[in-house]
Amino acid sequence: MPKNKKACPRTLSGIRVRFAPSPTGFLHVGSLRTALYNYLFARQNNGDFILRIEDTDRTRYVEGAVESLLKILTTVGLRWDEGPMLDGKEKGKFGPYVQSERTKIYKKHAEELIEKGHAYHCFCSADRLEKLRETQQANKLPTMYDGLCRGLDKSIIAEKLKNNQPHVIRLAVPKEGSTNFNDVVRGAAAFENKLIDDQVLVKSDGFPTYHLANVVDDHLMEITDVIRGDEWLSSTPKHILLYKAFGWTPPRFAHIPLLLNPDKSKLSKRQGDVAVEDYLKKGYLPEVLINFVALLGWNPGTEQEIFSLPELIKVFDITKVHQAGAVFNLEKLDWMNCEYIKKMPLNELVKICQPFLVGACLEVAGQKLENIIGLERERLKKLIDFPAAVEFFFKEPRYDAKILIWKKSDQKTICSRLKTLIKFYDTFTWDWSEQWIEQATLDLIIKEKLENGTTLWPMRVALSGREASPGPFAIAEILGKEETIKRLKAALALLCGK
RNA sequence: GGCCUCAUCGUCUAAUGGUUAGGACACCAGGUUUUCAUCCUGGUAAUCGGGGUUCGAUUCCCCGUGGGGCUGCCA
Repeated sequence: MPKNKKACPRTLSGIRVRFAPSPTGFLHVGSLRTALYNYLFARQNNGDFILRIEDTDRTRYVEGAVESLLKILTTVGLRWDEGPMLDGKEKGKFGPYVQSERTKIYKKHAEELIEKGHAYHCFCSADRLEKLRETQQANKLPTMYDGLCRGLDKSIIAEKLKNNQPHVIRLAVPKEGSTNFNDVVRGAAAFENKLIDDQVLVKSDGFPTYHLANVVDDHLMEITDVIRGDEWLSSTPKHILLYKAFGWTPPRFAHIPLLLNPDKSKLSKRQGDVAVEDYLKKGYLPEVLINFVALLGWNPGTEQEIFSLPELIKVFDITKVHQAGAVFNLEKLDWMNCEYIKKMPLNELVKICQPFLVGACLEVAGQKLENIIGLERERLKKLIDFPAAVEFFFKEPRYDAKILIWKKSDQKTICSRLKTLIKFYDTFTWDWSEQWIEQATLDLIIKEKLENGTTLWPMRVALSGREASPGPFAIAEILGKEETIKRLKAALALLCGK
């Protein structure tokens, strides 16, 4: 806990937060957590959770990214109150919620800043700026704009504008003093103004930068709390300066720690999946993703680790979010997915498995499927593992004859056991159920002085074709008497050549 | 280079100015089981380093070290 940490500034109403992603491709798991923390904070305060699309960089815009984003947020259960909706319409009175449709608003505000003397036109070329940075770095100076255009004469500006000379608009950052704020998770933060760059607010293509659009929108949309990734911390003084320049009150800020690669760098595509969609496709449950990501950088202080979304709303506390980054640990994700798979109602599990089985062209309905999935569920980490694990129930297995042989027993013994089993089941008259097959077979083993290992192991392998699988009796029941005998005979032929 | 920031087992984390530094994942061993998995029992494993304050520091302060973020007409 940082000293100086601001006491939880909660009110019971009027809280408005936003999740403001850029449609540049896929929803990052780090963004999912940012969205989640915003959502939890809004819900626990009866506040509003707003979705805004920050697409001011046309060069990085990806077709379809917004739609996929909306779908994923819906899938994981983060319902938003305002913003673009799945039906293509918008909800909320502060719209449009897509920044590319708000350019007039930003233009107007940029002009206002220029009039007030808080912003200025800059005609410097990219070339000059690059050289400037190089020189500064070579001289061990901070790399920032030198303010060449800041004092430009009004008549010169007017003429350059008249000639359509390319330009940007920059924030005129005060040279003196410092900009301070109190971050809900970071505590007190202070930045010297002389080290804050004259940030570009409007690009030469007329689009605003993040800094301008974000501040204007957050104010206009009456956002009370900005909960965002830690990478924004060092830009926050610029934003505060902007609020001041407009004469607005800044919102509260909460900068949450980054999600990290195993090597502790910022979580990136290079080192594994980062798209929520990729995890969904592999059969990580939406609830698990939410649960898992909630616990990265925050915990309730109890030993409970499994939380539903409603439970998270109750116990989440933004002031207890950590300051250090957290490695995104796949092993623990797997474990948590397992926990959910093991504990969820079977019929529900069957339902969510269906798409994965259909994709693998396996039989997909009925009581039989439910039994099969029931048998395999404790063995699997994610839904995409089901098709391969379950395949032998639908198709005759192919396997190496050698694996029929139990430990140090020999081919001769195993062949004899298989023959005994075939003969026994051929004349089997009890109910063909797991219970009866088991009881009768174990009785047979005792009576004939066989051993469990040399009898049951080859039986199971004959039925499943695997060294690891559920028990032979459960498989036999599902396969049915005829198929069971067929597979035992196939095993006999494979191992003993008959 | 500059600015900011962070630091407890391998990982996610709990706790405290005085504890055998707790839990979870992973790992190892044992038990159960025809196998794997599940399940049960046990185990290995951490307060980055140096100063200071203090009777006592892992906890508070300073310095260092290491990591990370930002340093774009990206967000």
